[in-house]
Amino acid sequence: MTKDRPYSALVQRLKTAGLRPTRQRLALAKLLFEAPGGCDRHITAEQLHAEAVGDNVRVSLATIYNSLHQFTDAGLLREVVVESGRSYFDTNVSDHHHFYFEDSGRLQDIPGEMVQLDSLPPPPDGAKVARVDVIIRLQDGE
Amino acid sequence: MTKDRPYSALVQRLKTAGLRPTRQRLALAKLLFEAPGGCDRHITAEQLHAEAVGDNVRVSLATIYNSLHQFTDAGLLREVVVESGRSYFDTNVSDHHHFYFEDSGRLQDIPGEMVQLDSLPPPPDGAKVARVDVIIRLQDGE
DNA sequence: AACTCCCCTTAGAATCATTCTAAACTGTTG
DNA sequence: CAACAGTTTAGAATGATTCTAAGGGGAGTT
Repeated sequence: MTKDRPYSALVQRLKTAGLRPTRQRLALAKLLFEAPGGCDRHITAEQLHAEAVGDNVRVSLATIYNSLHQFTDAGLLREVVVESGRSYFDTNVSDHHHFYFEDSGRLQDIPGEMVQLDSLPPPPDGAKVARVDVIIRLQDGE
Repeated sequence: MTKDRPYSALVQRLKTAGLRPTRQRLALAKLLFEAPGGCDRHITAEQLHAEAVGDNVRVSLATIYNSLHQFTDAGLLREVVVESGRSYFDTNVSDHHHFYFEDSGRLQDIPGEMVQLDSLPPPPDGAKVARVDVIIRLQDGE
């Protein structure tokens, strides 16, 4: 049984993004995009590092940060800022928004089509809209 | 000429908020809510500290942070997070949203009524909506 | 005004997330 | 496999924010 096979899709994904498929990037991409639980993840650098270490992948925190930013620049991830001093990286890069549970710090996706944004004001002068973020902040009901 | 008069409104504002009108809080409230330029301000802790020092108000950075958070808890300010590692405090606490100029780091208010949010999904289970933040991220058009 | 209580302020240390640095390492190409 | 450019790394450095322990100051009471 080949052990490399399952990686070929990820190798392609990295190459297409203009990133060399190194050991570390491959391992991180696997954790991010092929997590057993499936689909969408919202993860911090520290969390990903802990996961990697727990999975016997030796990788430094600096590389975690480098990779997360490279993936983000390549459009493989999206950075979401909800709290000062903590960045989440979202594996769902399609158009969507977020619920944020202030008590637990958890994020949950809201499909883009579930939020209708009408009558947005035009961007000032020569600026153009890079993205519209909608964050619905939630607190525990009693 | 009385020097204390102009402060009486601020004193009331602080007392109503359950905060003792101390020298420092009064001076900071004056800078925040009675700035010469007028209206809405988006300011960081460091910026407010620099302003205070420049205005011959001796106040420590710790007190700046304490006061900003106390004012925020009391509903006199609203905290806006747009970037990891930097918090802005907004003197406009009414319902509204923001343009964020990614190049300069500047924030600009968008009146609440200029954004129509339709068909928001219902909050999950027992949670209730604390606030909805809309941030329109802008980049320089060439 | 003097007394007292409790909240405030402060300088500096401490913490936390993130970035930088300089040296060692590794894909990839020829 | 030689060689270069892109990567990774440990640890130091940075920047924002919080903590700590000690001194200071409102406000009510006498």
